[in-house]
Amino acid sequence: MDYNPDHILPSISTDSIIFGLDDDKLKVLLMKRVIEPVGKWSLPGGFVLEHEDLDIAARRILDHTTGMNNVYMEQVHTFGEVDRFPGRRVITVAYYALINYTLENLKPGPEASEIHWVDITQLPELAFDHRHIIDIALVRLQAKVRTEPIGFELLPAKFTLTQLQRLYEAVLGTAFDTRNFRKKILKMNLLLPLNESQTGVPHRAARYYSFNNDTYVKLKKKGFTFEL
Amino acid sequence: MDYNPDHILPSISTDSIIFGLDDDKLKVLLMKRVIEPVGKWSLPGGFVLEHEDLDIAARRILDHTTGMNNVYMEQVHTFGEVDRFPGRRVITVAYYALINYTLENLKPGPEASEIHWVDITQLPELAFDHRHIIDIALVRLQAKVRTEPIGFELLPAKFTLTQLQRLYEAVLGTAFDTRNFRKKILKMNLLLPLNESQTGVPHRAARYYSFNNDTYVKLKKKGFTFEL
DNA sequence: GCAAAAGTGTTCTTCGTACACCCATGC
DNA sequence: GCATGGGTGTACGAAGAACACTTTTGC
Repeated sequence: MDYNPDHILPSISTDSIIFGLDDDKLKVLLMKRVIEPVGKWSLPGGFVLEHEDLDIAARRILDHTTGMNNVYMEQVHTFGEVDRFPGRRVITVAYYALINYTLENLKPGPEASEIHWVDITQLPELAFDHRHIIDIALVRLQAKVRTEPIGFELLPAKFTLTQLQRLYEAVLGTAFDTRNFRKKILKMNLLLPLNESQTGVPHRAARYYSFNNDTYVKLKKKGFTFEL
Repeated sequence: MDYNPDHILPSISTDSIIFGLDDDKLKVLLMKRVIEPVGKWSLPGGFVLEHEDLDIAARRILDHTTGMNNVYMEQVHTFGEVDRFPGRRVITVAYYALINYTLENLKPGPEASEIHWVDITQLPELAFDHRHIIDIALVRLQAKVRTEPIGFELLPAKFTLTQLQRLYEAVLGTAFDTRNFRKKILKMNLLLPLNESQTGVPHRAARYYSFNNDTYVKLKKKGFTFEL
């Protein structure tokens, strides 16, 4: 038994699907690899250390490959097909996160030459089974958005109702009726209207809202049904 | 790199939460251990082989420890805290299954002295983090029952509406109004009324139903919202 | 005939849905 | 003054929720 704290578990990795919202497009963070398969795009990922909780490994690896930290991550699924990784057996645990991508400064780690936000509808060819992993994570995100409030992580602190609607539309890939969307979301008592509006826009300025944290936390626990 | 097909991955196991319905009680299958920690109750589980897909390992291990096979299993979550397993690092992938427990002949494997169905509300003290794993699996099952038809796996081929209602009540831990439950479930076109009733019961005989397989499969894909 | 569970309808309220026009702002 | 997106209400139908009595059977 080897308790060297840097000893890695060579058969267990984590990969992260980082979702961000760019205006009305849902994007995912990909890196261009400088290790095998060189030049291919992949999810940020790496191996778990022997002394390290799985959840913590996911966070460390994300920080290491992209410079992001303090990101809330949730486990999605574990991919364990024999031949999913070339040359040896590697089982990977996928985590996903939702972040407000405009705030982040991306710093590629030693295993990536570039990191980029890529539109979920326009993914390039990906290494390993990473395309499949993203598909599964997206399905999970879509289920989540229908049963729990999301947005807190994906939007800036102040946002307009249109931004929130665009978020739901981008995640679910459908369009909503503006009046019905507002009616439904406002009735939840989830949003706090602020005494502040957009400035410098060439059209009527939209009011800003923020999340009512109490309701947000309560609804996270209790769940709801969002269908329009 | 070792490709001996029997080489195990010593740091990766699977554990299974097998749910069954006993009349109006939701039960889970536990085994009494003959390996460490001897005498404690635990979920059926074991180590993944190097040449073996994760999903297949889960099925092999369940067969080996309980004699059950051809059970549909679904991955729930992967538990990877450093100290969850004593003495060395083991990450476990949990799978759950729903079965019609009365049909099964349980045959304890070499790692169990007894296997028993235990009421989900009366779990004994369990080895490792298995209590936590069951809690997570139950939450997942409760989410599933609200968005997809279940029952096909948990009930006999012919069942009464009361049995189906008891299933929902056992899983969700709440009582439903009989008239509203029937109205809702019958409107889904999910059930086929049979020309057959209970016999030998000391009260009015209930009609038997079976699942309409076409609708069942369609609703599995499409999903629904079940709330009463 | 009695105990025990099966079976059945109506009313009220809430919620989803469809739909079109005026408002505020920058240029 | 025009282009652009912000913001608002109503009517209809569907679905959820609450609620009590009769029926059938075995003993």
